[in-house]
Amino acid sequence: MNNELAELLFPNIDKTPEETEALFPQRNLKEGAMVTRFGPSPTGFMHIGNLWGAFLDSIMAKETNGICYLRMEDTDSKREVEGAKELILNALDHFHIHYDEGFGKDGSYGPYIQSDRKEIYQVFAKELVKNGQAYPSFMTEEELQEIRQGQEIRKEITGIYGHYATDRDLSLEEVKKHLENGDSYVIRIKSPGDMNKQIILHDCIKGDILLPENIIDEVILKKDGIPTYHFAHVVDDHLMKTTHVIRGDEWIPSYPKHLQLFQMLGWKSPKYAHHATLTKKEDGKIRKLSKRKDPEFSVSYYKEAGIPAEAVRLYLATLSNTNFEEWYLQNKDKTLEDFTFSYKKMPVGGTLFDIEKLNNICRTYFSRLTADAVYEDCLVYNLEYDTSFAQLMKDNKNRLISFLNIERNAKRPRKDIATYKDLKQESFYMLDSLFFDDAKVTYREMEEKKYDITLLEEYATIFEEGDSYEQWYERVKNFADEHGYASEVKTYKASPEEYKGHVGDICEMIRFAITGRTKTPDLYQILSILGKENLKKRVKFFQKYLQEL
RNA sequence: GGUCUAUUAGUCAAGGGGUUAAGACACCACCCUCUCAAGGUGGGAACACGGGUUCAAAUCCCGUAUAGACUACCA
Repeated sequence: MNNELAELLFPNIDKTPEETEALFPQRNLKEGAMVTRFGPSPTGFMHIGNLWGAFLDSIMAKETNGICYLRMEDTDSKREVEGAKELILNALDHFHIHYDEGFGKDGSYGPYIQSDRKEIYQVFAKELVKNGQAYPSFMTEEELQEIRQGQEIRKEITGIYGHYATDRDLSLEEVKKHLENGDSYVIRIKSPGDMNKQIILHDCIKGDILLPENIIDEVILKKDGIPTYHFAHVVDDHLMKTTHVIRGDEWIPSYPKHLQLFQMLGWKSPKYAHHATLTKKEDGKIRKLSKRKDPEFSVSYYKEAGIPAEAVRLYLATLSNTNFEEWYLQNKDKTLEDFTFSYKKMPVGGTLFDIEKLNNICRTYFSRLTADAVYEDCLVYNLEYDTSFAQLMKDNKNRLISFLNIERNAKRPRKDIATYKDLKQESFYMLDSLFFDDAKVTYREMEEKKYDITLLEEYATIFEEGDSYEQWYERVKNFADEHGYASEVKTYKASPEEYKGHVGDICEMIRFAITGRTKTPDLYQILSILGKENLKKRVKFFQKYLQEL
């Protein structure tokens, strides 16, 4: 009877499970090599949480000389969004998430898009029907809803199981009658589970977790013949020889379903690594990052904001292994490729997405680049997002690189640039066209400051290009002395009443006049880059500004 | 409601029976110092609560509280 039922439901499926299995041979990999997969669903943009998953798949496979493949999980045609597949590919490319085979690439285990694997799933669904392990269910949405409501009122487990699974007992004749009527149906498993028994999930990250056995007659094929996630996961990861399923821990509760499916099909289940989901704090509450609610976590946001892809990778690495950050700070000449990640060091609890931390990582990242690299990377960004500044960058290449070099090669590099965007506001005073446009705006912010204009004018005449730092500083100190300012801050502090101020005040005056700021990198070097003529020009500019007040 | 998970300083976190309970960021003080940044020294600051097991509990067990995930013909 089951044979007849199977033929009735799947007349077009003539491949056997054995023939299908033969299409997916064992992979020839070394002991310990992990086969992982990234399985995004093309239902919109990718957010940072999705990217994290892809990152983990990628590094764990790479680290063990295994295979990471990309499988497009598009079984939900209702939610599919036009162009989402391209967005996913672009994101993986932008963030340098490497995968060896899969959607958009070659590979011997395809197709790598689930909608093209429909017949494969049906081969195994047919087999389950044949073995009496699955059956067609003709229940309507209304019936299902009614059952659920009753279960909720009675505080029972919701779903189709036990005596709720009335279609389990449909006779062949009844099925035929439904089919003749054109009634739509799904394929459900006949769950052999016992609610009172428990199964163990040996999770690579979280350790052993005890869960109740599945008793639900889970849907494996929807009414359009497309598999549910649960069935597609089991069939695909078996055939494609996945060794480690890395996915968010929101999947832990459905693990019993997956284990049961593997057992019903007589397959060995892969290992699982359930990572914490990325959460955010909103109105004091913590919740899972959501595609619909949190567009600011879209990966395209990072690109537009000028956050380097590598910095995002570093952030994902700190999320991935709790000991990564410390290691990275201690190994200033290493990159994340040098670090060995392990499941054991992955965080077990929820992980709050922290944009401030990412910001900090960006600063550290930039501080380790050469000035040339910062210049080139910022140029690439601005060519796309701020073309007029990009032109200015080209026109002032040498000056900008000199500026970026200030305090860069020292043991204690500056950390004032966090994004490609920041270069403009951090360096604007080095670019004459921007400075003479914008400086007045900046000057105005400090109106309460009183500076001795005549001193500035005189200073501009005694400044000598080519002075070493010591010579320069000596000259400034002498200059301070001659005009009633203490040449040492300490001397001034000891008896402030004897001086107009100290050498620091002189420096501040110069700094403010030539940059419009009270905080900048090393003043000597800025002066050296600008040169004497420019200094004079800027002093005049400042004087004019003060006079116009 | 049910199932599962988590809870160590402002934040991220190490430690899984015996520790003066690491470390980082942040904060405070001092030092260095032309400003800022960076750096140095020092400091304040934590095991959610209640029981139990034990010579000994942050660590193991049981409750409670709080937070999160799941509970679809979504993934």
